[in-house]
Formats: sequence, structure tokens, C-alpha cells
Amino acid sequence: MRKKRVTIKDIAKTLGVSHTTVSRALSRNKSHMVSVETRRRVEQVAEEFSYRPNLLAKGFATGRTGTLGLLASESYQDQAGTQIESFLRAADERNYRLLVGMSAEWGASFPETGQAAQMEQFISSGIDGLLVQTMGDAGESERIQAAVDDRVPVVTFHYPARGFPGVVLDYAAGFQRATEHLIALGHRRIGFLGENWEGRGHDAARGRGYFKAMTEHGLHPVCLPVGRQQTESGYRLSREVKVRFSALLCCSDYTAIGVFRGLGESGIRVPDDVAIVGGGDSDVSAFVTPALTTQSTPTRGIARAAMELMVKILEGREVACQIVLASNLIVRESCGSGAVDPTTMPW
Amino acid sequence: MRKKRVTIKDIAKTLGVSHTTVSRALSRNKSHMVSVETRRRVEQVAEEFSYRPNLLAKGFATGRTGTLGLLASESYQDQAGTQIESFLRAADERNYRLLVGMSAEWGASFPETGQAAQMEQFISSGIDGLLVQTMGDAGESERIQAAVDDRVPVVTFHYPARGFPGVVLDYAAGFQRATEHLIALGHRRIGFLGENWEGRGHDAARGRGYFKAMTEHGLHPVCLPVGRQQTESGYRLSREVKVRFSALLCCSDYTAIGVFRGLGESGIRVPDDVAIVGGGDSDVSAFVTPALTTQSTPTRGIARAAMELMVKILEGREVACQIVLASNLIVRESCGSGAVDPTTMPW
DNA sequence: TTCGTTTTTGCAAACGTGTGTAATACGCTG
DNA sequence: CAGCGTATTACACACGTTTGCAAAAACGAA
Repeated sequence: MRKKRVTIKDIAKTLGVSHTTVSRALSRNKSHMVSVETRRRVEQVAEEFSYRPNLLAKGFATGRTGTLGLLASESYQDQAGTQIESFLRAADERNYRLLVGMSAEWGASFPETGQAAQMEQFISSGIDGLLVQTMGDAGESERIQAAVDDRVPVVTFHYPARGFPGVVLDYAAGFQRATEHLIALGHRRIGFLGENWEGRGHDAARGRGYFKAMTEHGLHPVCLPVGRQQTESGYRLSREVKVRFSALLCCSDYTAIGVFRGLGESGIRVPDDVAIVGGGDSDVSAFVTPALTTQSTPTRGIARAAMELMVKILEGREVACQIVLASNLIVRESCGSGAVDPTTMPW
Repeated sequence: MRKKRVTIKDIAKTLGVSHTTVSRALSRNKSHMVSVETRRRVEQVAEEFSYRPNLLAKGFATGRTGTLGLLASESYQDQAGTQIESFLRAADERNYRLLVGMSAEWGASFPETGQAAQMEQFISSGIDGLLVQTMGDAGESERIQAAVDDRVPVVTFHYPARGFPGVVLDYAAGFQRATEHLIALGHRRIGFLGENWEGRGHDAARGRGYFKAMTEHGLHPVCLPVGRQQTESGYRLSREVKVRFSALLCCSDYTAIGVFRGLGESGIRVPDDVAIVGGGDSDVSAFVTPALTTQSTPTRGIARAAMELMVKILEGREVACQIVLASNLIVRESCGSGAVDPTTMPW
């Protein structure tokens, strides 16, 4: 199976020069010039032998591998895939490779352990930097700190982590706006399907935006917690929804689709009987019936921003900052926007 | 930022032994024993110094890195995410790390170039094996062959590639069965939304299953090609569907959802006016209205099987084989199965 | 005690590449 | 022609770990 690798020494030998010269010729080293003629010959032989540099050895020698670690979080489920995909794109554009992992909750009784172990492994594998999808749970920042121990630069995304630069999505503002939209439409009994606003994570952040809008208008906020199987959770919770609310904010489009289904089975119509807002702007959200009003999460924007930040940090052009991305409300059919007078919009 | 690494030499120095001994103590080398007492002391100091092995150096020395390359294909869009996720799980279970890439069609005028470049990079980075999501296009096998050049073992998945072991999903059989299901329900004007059966890729394979079932029953097969934005394509094509077919097979659940939408806007009811079958068994498929009959693609099963095959090959326990996974038909509401007498089913 | 055997340890080389320092050659100036 | 700066090349070591070979130590038996 295995062939013997072609190394710079092989090239050096056939040309009768030292491997140093070959190395410099190929890496176009600035401080030590190599004559044009020599470089030409080196390149020709390299091509002829179809030489491929051993990035392992290179990384070993230089301490730079051109590889970044990406630690996605499983708890984001439907998003995880597109999020990873976006990062692959962004990394490719900047010619970085990506060592990918998911902070596993599966099988492990202590997810933090798995997460820490992954970070350790990544760092041991010689990554230049670590991109971590944060969940905002208690002690997360300290956990990352402990595992990374200042050995590589870290950029977090999704949720701020104390002490680390990162890209944050302003979930709270987005859902606050969405809630105000529903209030402007005349709704008063508005429910929230997600995670309690006292918790952490972006669903809780959305909850806080909802909470703020509700209390500011003297309304009573209610949270119905959603489980891990989002679509199914929405389906099960729909039973409660129909008796208690005239409008509903869901943290995920998939939850909303589950709710659609459940309400439909009971003959409740959306948006006529209940108005619904989703979250995430997934690909299908425009094509379900009724089309889903949703809070967009710029997955690709997050990836690009995080990559850019990481590259800047690696190049020493930036030290620490939090980039806050806005999240927009996309108004479609599921909350009956057709009847709305735009001038009553609160923004 | 950077701290100085702790190496085995540091441990050796504090204990007054050679670094060789430390290496042997930590790697539990079989051929050269180390006394129990020495090992205990080494482990204690390693713990104390919180020593982390440099996997780069290790890989460099041994030629094994414990990292596999995963090259997913962008063209599978909605699937790519869950597919990658499944591989991450499977790799984690076997304690392998995963260098992930997507064979980019974005930005590159020649996707093959990007794909080849990725493989080159992965191999240069010292992967132990390469997992490639195949598309079944012409010359794919030769392309992989040329890029990999026998430097690492390859396992393909999704579509067979000549000369490489792999995990294949029998899309054709699945869609043949689905088509027969529709025929058994009494449908005659049955359309196919996907890729022409003369092409390659798994959508074409599904097409062949459809084609076979249709011709065997003396029916006329018709293919409406779907674009890259699957949901949207389904929506646009729905206009054609309603006038030509009484039943429809879609290669993706998302395409089916687009069709739902389009038909609904024209007042066509599913399944009463048109029966629909999807593909992929995505998470939402059970919760859209009507719930989608679909051909399941065992994404996790593919990942597990491919990983297992790769590990076997790396351990020399297997040489070459193709593992064919079956794909099941999950019957829900969208083709009106409620009216079916199970005894008329063709299987 | 002596020899042989086994267990434990150390030395040194190897993996492929980068880089600081020294050496050589060349051309120019005075 | 001596002297000097510069362009080009080579030597040697570093990076952290593994591993074949040899040496040393420990042990047992005669």
C-alpha cells in the first residue's frame, strides 16, 4: 500500500545541493535568497517527483500547522450541521484546515469532561487556534480556560464567554422585537417555547428578550420548556398552547413545525386562531404552510466573523473583542402580518 | 500567550532517568518493560506537571496520527450536516479525530480541482485514512486514485467507486419499492422529481429504481430535474405536477415540502388529489401536514459502517469490500396509505 | 563465586522540515 | 590588488517522540 514519501532530501540529492537550499527555494524564504536558476531547477524536480510537503513535519518544526480546531455543540441539533458547513467554507476561503469535534453529550454522563478532553486532544494535535461554540452555561468560561490553559488562542461563538474574544448573536434583541411585533398586532396572551430566561444559552437569551418586551408592556410572560427533540417537543406542547395563548414564540423553526402539526390535528388554525413566530430561519421555514415568521440566525455570518477574528488574532492584528451580530425578524404568514399597518411597528 | 510545553525530557530530568524510559513508561511499550516503580514515579510526575503528549511529534515519529480525513460532498446539502455529525460521533466512539472538508463547488469553476487539493492537503497533514463521500460522477474513481496515489487507505460512502472499499446505500431498491407501493395504491401517472436516471449520484440511482418499477408495470416514467435549492425547486415544479401526475416521488423531503406548499396554494390537496413520497426521512418529515411518506437514508448507519470498515482496514483485518445498506420505506400520510390493504403490498 | 538469563535502562539514530550562523564566491570600490 | 559588502549556499542543530541495539543491573542456579 504505502509508497515511500518524496522528501526535500531526495530533491536535494538529485540536484547535488543541500536540503536547506531546497527548503528555502520552496518556501520562498525572504531572509535567505536562493538564485533564480536554482529555484527553477528545484521547482522542476519537485514537480517531476510530484513532491508533497509533509505538513506534519513542517508543523512540528515551525509550531504552526494551518489547522484550526472547531468544537461545535451538539445541543444545537438542527443548526450544528449548517454551522459546521459554514465554518468549512470560511476556513477553506482562508486556506485553513479544520479539525472538527462536537462537545458530546451522548453517552457521557459528564459532558464537560468530553468537551475538555476534545480540547486537550485538539491542542495536542497541534492546532493553531480553537473555535468553540459556547452554550453560556455556568462555569463554561472557567472550563475552557482550564482546558486550554493559554496554549492556543480561542474564539468563541454564539454566546459570550468571559475572558475570550468571540462572536455573539443578539438573540435577546431579536426576540424582544418579535414580541413587540406580536403585541403591536394586538396580542396579549403571548407564550414562549424555549428555555427559561433565568437559564443560560441562546434560548434563554431569547427568553430574556421576550420577558423584557412583555413586562415593559405590563403583560405576563410564560415559558414552556422545550426538550431536545425539538419538533416532537413542539408537537407535544401544542396541546397546552391552544388553551392558553393567542400568540406563541418558538425558539426553533422545527419546534414551530411541531406545533403546527399539533394544532392542525385539533382544528386550530394558524395564524387565524394562534399566531406563531419561529427562530433560525431554516431553509424550509418559507415553504411550510403557513410560511413561518422567524428570527433569522446568520449562521454563515457567524462563521465568517469568527474565522476573520481568529485570523486577525493569529496575525497579531487584534487582541480581544466581542462582535455582536444582529438578528433580524423575517415576517411571513404565521403571525398574520398581512393585516398589519407598518406604521404601528415599534421600530 | 504561549507557555513552554512540558516534554518527556522535562520529566526525565526531574526523575534522573533517560527520556527513553519516560516514553516507554507512558506508552506502555510491550517489547521493553519498565519497572512498576519507575512507571509509577513517571506517571506521578507527568500528572504533576500536567504533561500532554505532542501528538504532532508522535505522529511524526510513528507515522500514525489517529486522525482521519472526512471529505463530505456539498451537493448533498441538507444531508451534509447530519452526515458529518454522524461521523463525528462514530469517530469519537473509536477515539479518532476527524479532519473535515467539503468537496467545494462554491467559488471553484472546477470542483474536482478543489476536491483533489483537499485530499492532497489531508494526506500531507498526516491522516491515517480518508473517508470520501462519493457522488458517482464519471471519472470519480480515477480522480480519487490520482489524488490519493495509494498513500493512505480510502473508504468511500454513499456511492460505489471502482477499486475502493465502501459503504453503499441501495437507493434504487428503495425507490423501486416506493414506486411499487404507489402502483399498488392504484396510481398510474407517477412522476419523479430528482435527477435523470441516466445520470450518476444517488438521486439518479433512485431514478433507476423508479424507472425499473414503472417499466416493469408497463407505465411511462417521467423525470422532472430538481435544482440545488431543493425546497424552492419543489415549489416551482409543483406547477407542472398538478396537471401531469396523480402521484409523485421526490428525492428529498425538502423538495416534497416545497411541492406541498405549491400545491396548497393552488388548492390541490395531498394526498387526496396527489400522493407524494419523499426521501431522506429528515426530522421534520413526520410533523409536516400531511406527514410525509419517505425513503429513509440511514445516515448514522452509513457513518458507523464506514468507520468500522476503515478501522478494520487500518488494523489489517479487512482488505476490500462493498457494504450495501438497505433503505426502508416509511409509510405515513402523504400517499394516502390509510386506504391500503397490506395484503396487496408487493413485498 | 561465577556464569547465564532475564529484566530494566540508556544511547543514538530516525522521522522531514526550518533556521541561525558560518562559509564561499562574486562584484565593486578605492 | 586589497578590502569590503552582498548574494548564495552549506553545515549543524532544533522540534518531541519512538525504537533497535547494546549495556547495565538484577536475579537465579550451579
